[in-house]
Amino acid sequence: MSGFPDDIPFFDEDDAPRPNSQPAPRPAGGGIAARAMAARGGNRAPDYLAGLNPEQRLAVETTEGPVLVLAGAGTGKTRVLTTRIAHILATGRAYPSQILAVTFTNKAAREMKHRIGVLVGEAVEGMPWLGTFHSIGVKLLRRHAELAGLRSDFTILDTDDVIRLIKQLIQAEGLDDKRWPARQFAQIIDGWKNKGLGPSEIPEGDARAFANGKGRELYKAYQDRLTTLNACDFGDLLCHPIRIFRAHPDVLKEYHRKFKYILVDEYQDTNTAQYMWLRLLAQRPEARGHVPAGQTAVAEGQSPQAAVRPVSENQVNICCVGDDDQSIYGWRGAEVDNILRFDKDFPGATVIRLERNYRSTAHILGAASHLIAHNEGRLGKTLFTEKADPDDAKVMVHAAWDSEEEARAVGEEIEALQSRRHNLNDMAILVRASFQMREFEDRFVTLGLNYRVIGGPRFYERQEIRDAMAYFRVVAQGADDLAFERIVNVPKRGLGEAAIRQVHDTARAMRVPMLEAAGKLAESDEMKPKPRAALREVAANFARWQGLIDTTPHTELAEIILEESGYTEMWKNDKSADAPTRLENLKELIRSMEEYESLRGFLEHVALVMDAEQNENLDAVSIMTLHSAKGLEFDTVFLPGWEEGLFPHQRALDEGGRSGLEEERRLAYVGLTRAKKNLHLWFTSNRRIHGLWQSTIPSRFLDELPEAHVEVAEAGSSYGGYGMGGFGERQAGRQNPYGASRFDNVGSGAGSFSNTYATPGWQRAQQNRTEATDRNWGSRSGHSVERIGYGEVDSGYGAGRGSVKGRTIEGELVAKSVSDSPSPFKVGDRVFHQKFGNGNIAAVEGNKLTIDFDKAGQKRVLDGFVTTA
DNA sequence: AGACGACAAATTTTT
DNA sequence: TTTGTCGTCT
Repeated sequence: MSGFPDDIPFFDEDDAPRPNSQPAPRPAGGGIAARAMAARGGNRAPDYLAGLNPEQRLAVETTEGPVLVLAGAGTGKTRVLTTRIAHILATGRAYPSQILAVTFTNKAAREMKHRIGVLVGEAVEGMPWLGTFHSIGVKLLRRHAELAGLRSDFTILDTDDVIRLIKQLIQAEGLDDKRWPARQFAQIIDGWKNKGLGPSEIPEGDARAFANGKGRELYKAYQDRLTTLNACDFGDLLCHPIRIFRAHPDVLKEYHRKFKYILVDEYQDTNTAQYMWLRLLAQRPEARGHVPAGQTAVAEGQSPQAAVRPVSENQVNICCVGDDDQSIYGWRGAEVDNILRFDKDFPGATVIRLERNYRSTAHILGAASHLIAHNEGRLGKTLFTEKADPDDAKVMVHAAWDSEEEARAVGEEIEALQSRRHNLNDMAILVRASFQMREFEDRFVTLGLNYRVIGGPRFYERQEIRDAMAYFRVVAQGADDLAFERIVNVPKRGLGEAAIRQVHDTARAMRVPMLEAAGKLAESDEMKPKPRAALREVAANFARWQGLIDTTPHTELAEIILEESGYTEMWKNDKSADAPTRLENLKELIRSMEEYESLRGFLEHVALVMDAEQNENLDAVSIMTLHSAKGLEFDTVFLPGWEEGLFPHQRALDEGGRSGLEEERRLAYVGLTRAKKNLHLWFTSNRRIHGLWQSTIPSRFLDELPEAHVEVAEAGSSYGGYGMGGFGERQAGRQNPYGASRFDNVGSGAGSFSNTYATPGWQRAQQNRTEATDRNWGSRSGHSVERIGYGEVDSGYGAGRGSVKGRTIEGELVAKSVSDSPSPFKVGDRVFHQKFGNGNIAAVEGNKLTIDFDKAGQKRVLDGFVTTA
């Protein structure tokens, strides 16, 4: 992602495109287009088109006019997008800087840049307008900040800052901040911004619903405060440009001239604001008359879309790629309707369906297609594949007694695959809700199976990172009051609530930033000596650091700041178990700054790119939510927890009704279509939810799978799954409110088993079930199974399975198998454990250590989880 | 300022 | 059941 300061476009208005003509000679040699041209062989179809199927090729070559590419899962969507861009460049239709290409995630943007680079033969430095909606929004807003009442060095607040700010405002209004939680209001505001609504545009009902009817005032106050702070939130990155475009037709016109081609990835995920943004940019200057340029407010009761009338002529060349069946972000404002309505928004649009799937077996596709067919209002696609190997495995459905057994059986299957030389990297466990992950993590730690959790707490969200960033922000932008407040008393400087309030009030009264107010207060007599001295030091420190900003390399400056402020010192003195990790993280932060030119550039990067790269070299099973799995693929996929209430999730049903259910079904579809070869679905008959054991009913989605492509795992199969009798048998099980399920008789727990199941496998299953029951109720009956935290020896089964070595790397816990070599530790050694802190080794048995921890008491731990203190 | 107990809340998540 | 937040007490 290109950082701030902005890269200056190397083209200007006069090198306007000559559609279908040769590209003009480039100012500097060896541009992308030139190279692509060179790579093109004679009169044959260019190389980059080779290997595309007819539909893909059509999608690439239909460059003019509006195009909607309905790209089913695994049909080569990214390939089409990137090839299309390469094609536009290679045929001289536009310069790189004349193509606007938007994605949702940084990852997708990165991937596209990379792949275009590969196609075209060089790094894509010349595509300044390829990025996420937000990063492009920032770029626009930096250029025209003054039109939104901001300066171009505005800061971007993240969710945490926003919540703190809102909380202040709620308190300032004299409202009870418990009755009206700031977090909730932040989400409400976000929802409004997703719809592109400013304070004056929100529906009256919405405005009244919060804060004793003060919703609108509060929203207004929030926006005013942002302006004062010279800051904006994520939503503003879209909303401000929309308002600027509407209020300043000349500015909009500039971009109309600029962007000859617009490409949008994952169009089904666009929200209303993004839609409006795109529509504004997609209006050609000639078509101005059709849509009033000054149009702003959306009339009440009228859908925002309806306010923007379709433009029928002089359409820009917009190409949206997406899949309505994979729309899973409705809950955060995405409007599936945007994609469903595309050909009405853009009359005469070419709609191209990509239905040839290159990813999955026929069984997997068959199952997924049959399931998704239960949704209404689809644009409709029928995926097909030519991979039809009779040896392909059917989709397997497994039953387990509870989540522990589910995790155990999945673990066994993974080990079985591993022994058949499958890579762990090719396997994934996709869960509906993150609490489900824990059971798998616990199990894999005891098995010594490498795994990787994707999508956990992110690097930049950690406390120490955010604190350090706050210091940098104040140095880079002295007016950043939120950052100032965050760290003014971190480390503790004796500046309590009262002192901070005083600084705050002074700042308000003098209409200056808090840092400045602090400096003034330190010079006056209005404060008690102690806080006054502390403030003086803080102010002097920041003044000094700010003075260094242009003369000192930014990584060096960062180190100076953390050192002189006493921040690193604070963690060095901290005796808690995770303090060393935090210091390590701070070092990592400094290291990562090296890649950026300046402190500013770095801050911008962090604001927009909240992810940190994962360790890809390690062979590990991936564990993640279904949501974060979108766009990925794995040879083998495990989908646990297919039970009513969990999947579909009860809350989605309660709050979303039928459309909620349909979104859950799309989520199921996304899950199924992640698998290339093997797909295992699981449901349990009992699950602990919020500490209570609940007996559960198999998901209705299981009943929506086609029998022809699905096989119920028999007892005694290698996965340790439990027998369930013949597929399609309907035994009247427990009352199932959704009608009899063919899984009822398996999932309903002990006591309701039919004697139909007299097979040996079934009996074995029953025996296992009894064991599982013993284990589960063990804690009640005194039958103990010790399991505390990770890394601790499970003193029950599995202890003899070999040793485990693990460590934590930036949010990914990595458990590593190791041979049964003797432990490197001996009795009396001083060691450190991530969770329990420091302690002395009391006993060593192979690789299992008994340690007397200073704080946590005596624990048994595997040696891989401790380091020499 | 820090420790402790009471209390509510516990999908999905990018930027 | 667990987690985090808030208020109160020392």
